[in-house]
Amino acid sequence: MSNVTFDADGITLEQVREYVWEIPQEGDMRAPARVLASEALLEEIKEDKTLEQITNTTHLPGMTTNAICMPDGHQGYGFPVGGVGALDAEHGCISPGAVGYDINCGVRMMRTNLTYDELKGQEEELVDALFANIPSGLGGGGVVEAGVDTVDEILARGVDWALENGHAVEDDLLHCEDEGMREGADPEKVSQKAKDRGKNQIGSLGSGNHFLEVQRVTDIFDTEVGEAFGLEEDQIVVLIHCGSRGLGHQTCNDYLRKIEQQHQGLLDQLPDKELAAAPAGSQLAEDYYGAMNAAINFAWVNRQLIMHRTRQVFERVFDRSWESMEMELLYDVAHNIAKKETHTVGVGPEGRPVRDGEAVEREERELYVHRKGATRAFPAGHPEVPKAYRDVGQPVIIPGSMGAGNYVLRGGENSMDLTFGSTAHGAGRLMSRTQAKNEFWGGDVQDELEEQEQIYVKAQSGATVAEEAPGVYKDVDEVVRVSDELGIGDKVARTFPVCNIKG
DNA sequence: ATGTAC
Repeated sequence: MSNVTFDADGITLEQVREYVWEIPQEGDMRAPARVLASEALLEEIKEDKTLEQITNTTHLPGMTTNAICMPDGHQGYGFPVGGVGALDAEHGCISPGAVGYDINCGVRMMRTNLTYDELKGQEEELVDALFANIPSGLGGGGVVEAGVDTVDEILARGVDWALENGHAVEDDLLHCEDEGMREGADPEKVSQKAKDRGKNQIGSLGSGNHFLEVQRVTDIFDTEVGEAFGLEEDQIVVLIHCGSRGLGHQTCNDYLRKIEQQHQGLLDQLPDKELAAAPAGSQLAEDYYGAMNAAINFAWVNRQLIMHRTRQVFERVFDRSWESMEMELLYDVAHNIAKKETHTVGVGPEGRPVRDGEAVEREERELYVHRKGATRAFPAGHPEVPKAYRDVGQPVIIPGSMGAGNYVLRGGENSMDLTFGSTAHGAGRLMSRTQAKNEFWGGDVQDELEEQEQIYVKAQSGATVAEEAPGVYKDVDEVVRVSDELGIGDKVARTFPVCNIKG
């Protein structure tokens, strides 16, 4: 530990080394909290309750090694967005607030073989066609509208259901975590109310920060990995960012209420009721895990249906088959999930995972790794990285704001040691949605993006554009720089928006 | 994020 400290209005962070800051363990904390950030990012992170929240999470039973806040961290419901918490799956707990309301919110990137020059001049036609054919905005309306029986199948089988029903090809499954089907999904643990909310939202973007964006690749930082990912300069790609809509939201809410009713004792030990957690091994922990896994499958199907519909829109606009445009899924990442994973951790004299200073040996342990606004970033060679990318590391997709651009990274070789195999998930908000609406006017933001950057934005609501104005976000270049410098997610390529549709 | 609160 260096002697450098950072004073964040009452919370003192000690610098472990460059970009690694620690809030030491004290009182009822079960581990230290760590923040991975530059000083410039820390100046922004300290402005809301992020640091207090990441410290609070260390009170969760079974918190292993340390709680981690990513460089894009900001305040969330109980657990900060940009937070990673690895909790002992045998003696710890699982916490819906540490997954997030939007279960399996995530992003997927689809390649094409089109170049920016081939698309230029057709931006408006394309953005109109996408907007007309991809359901977006609050409430109902999806690519598929079905009964609860179909929802049950989607919850159980994920993208395998989409394949059987003509909304996917085999190759799509091979380029998604868990091949688009999470094991341990239990549709019976998802409430009727959640299924009712989901049944007419299958294949819909939703609102808020969710979007579909046509982008062009502007930079390749690593030619070897870029080639493995099928990316080159000037190539057109499509990025889809959305989650599990009302179904995931309802599921989170259902289980938060159940935990409050059944595990008040544990809740009383926690500094924030929003961290409500079910003890590992309890019926409720098993039920939530089954329901969450089912909602994860629903979100994967959601992104799959939007992607497949996008292929059909491109076919009409460019008058060619999608196969001839090589519209293939590069990868799909989930950035709001918990998952049972095996990690090598320090174990104390009682055989349980402990923080580094107390460890007597290192052993493999099964953990509930909570990634809320954080992306899995497994390095080269990890058995869970799909075959196509096993030699280079998993693709990590980081959306920036509408005007800033986006990154593709690959899982870095330090991620397993530093972050339980994780990195950032985006630029991270700088201000609340309410504040954003006071500072920006949607129409002005749209005009500016089109006139100055040739970015064509079409949205259901002007308020949403204001809430998502580029000025509302942290600097994604700085977030990614920190990830790259730490070796948890390495820069591969950068993309820039061409057309954007949103709710 | 979200039938923007139950």
